[in-house]
Amino acid sequence: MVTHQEIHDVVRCIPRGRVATYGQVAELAGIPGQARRIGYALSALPEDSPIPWQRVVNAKGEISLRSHAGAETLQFKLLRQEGIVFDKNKRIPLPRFQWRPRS
DNA sequence: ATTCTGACTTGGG
DNA sequence: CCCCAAGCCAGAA
Repeated sequence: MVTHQEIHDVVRCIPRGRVATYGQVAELAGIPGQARRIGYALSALPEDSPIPWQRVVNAKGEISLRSHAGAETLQFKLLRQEGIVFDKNKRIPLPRFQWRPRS
């Protein structure tokens, strides 16, 4: 069984200035195909968590909507501070910023 | 114990 | 490129 804790451990490995998709995190955590659980695990984190939750985005390179209002804006700011660039449609060019482990 | 709920992905059209 | 249906399961109630 893979718990929230283990998912958090994977997210903690995403380097500054790069992003990972939910599906990617799911694979690295050993639960391919269960992307939804990543979001659920992250939603359990406080905004000031040491876990870099802001580096996880959906497969289109967009910031996913969530229940806690305003958090998307915070995520957008945090990523820009790390040097992530968004295109006109508020999407991150994944080929350029997606994290590639052990590369 | 059982039911309901999600920060999603993927393949097919 | 966009849209849809199906799949997935830990945690909270």
